Amino acid sequence: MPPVTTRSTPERLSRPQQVAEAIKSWVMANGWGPGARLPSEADLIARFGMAKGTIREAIRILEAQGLVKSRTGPGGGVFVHQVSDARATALLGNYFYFQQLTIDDLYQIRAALEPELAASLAGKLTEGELAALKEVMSAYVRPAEDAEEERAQHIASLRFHALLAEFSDNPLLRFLIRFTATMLSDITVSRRLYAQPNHELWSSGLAYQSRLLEALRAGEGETARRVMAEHMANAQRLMRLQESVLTQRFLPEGRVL
Amino acid sequence: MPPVTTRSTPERLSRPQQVAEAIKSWVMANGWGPGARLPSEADLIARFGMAKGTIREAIRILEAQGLVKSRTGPGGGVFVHQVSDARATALLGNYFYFQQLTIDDLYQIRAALEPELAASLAGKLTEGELAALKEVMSAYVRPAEDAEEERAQHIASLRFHALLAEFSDNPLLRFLIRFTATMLSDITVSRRLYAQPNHELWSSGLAYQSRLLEALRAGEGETARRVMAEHMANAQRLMRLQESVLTQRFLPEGRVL
DNA sequence: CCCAATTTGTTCGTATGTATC
DNA sequence: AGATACATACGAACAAATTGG
Repeated sequence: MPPVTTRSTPERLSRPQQVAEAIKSWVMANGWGPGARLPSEADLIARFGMAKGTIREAIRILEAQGLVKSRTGPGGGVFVHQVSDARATALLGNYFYFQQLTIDDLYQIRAALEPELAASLAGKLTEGELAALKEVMSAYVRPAEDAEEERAQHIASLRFHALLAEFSDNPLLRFLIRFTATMLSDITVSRRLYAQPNHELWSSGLAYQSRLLEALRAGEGETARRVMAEHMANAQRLMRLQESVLTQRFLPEGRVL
Repeated sequence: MPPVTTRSTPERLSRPQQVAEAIKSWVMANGWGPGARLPSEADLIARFGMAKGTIREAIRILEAQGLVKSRTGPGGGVFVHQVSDARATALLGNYFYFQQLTIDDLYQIRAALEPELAASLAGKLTEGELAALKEVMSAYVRPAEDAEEERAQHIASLRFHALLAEFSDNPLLRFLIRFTATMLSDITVSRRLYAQPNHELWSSGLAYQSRLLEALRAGEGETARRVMAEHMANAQRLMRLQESVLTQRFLPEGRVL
């Protein structure tokens, strides 16, 4: 195990932070993956020559970053853990808590990424995957009757995009589509958007997604790209009428589409 | 201050985690912004009725997320803090530590976002901003003579994109351009790409960026979009020849473009 | 320059909770 | 049920850093 180097860099790190960094680079150096068990608390105390509290704080830091998880009892200990989607989403969401992120900002990103996703998936989806997408769509084939139902349908339609992203083999693209969809769905939950049902958003969205599925099945990448681009432009126009600024709030970690 | 609700949800949270969440929603409820001071350690111990270690671990969790910073001494304490770019980048970088993110994955995102950025900035930059971009370019007007210099130039050219992104008023777009550029620059540092100077990447990149600046100054959005798209496609083609998979490593927090 | 007050940072000893055998 | 191996939590004391007199 590499020693804790007391670096004299711009910002002096507290001891727990030093220990956390040391453990991180130790894991990296040894190539340990998810499931690998770190030395026990007692071991770490002995190895680092520090008190229990200090070591525990270090572990808490790693845990907050989603890199480790600890279990009590025999066979327990601290284990390397793959950062979960929910954790990564929540952590990045924190970053935007203090920045004014508008619906337009989110749609500018979606308008750029979603068509690319559609194009890259054309002809690559199995019948089962296409069926799963249709299944999600079934939640909003019927027009919403009240605001509450409309809200639920909007979230379901966002889930359509999140599911579509799952089929991409680009982890960054997957994450970003999910992240933007999660942020948008968070708005509809926190603010009571949709004072009255928005039939136009519903019917046009459904039509676009149907045409999209056909293009995907037929392997027509450029058609899929164009349909999705229109879908985004249309949704952006309709959403813009509703509200403009996101509510300031921390994303609860549970909510991922 | 709201009480710590012992939620019986799927995953039971440890006490420090509960406290951290309680403080978070407390900050949110009171609308406290960066600079606001949380109650002192002693206060928190009294309010939560918990031991010092427990409270400290909670604060460490928030600190790891970049949400607070603490200072010692009189006038010190724990302060609400805006999550920094570097912290957000490092935290999201952790997420991709265990996922195989390829250069192609990064370029698929860049190819979608950078042209959109260019288009949205056309005609909106001041002469000073255009000059700053030219200043960055000056670091690589001269062909690199060895691998080391080539590496430095490549990073400088990534900084060109990061700086361009700073001029966008879309915080998410800013972040994503910076993030992808940082990830790419991290490769050139960790792996010794560029066994020999790559004159083609150098000269073509410089030419594209020059044409881009002209389009931006002239306010020709669609031209800027097209030039950037070609720039990305070209760079992706040339990079693909070099290496395909990112090295597994945690992003050091300092390195942000 | 030193001293005192304030606040976080660290240590140690002990006790409790929890899961496994 | 009981013993074991672990993390979790508590409390009191001490150390270090910062500010102001």
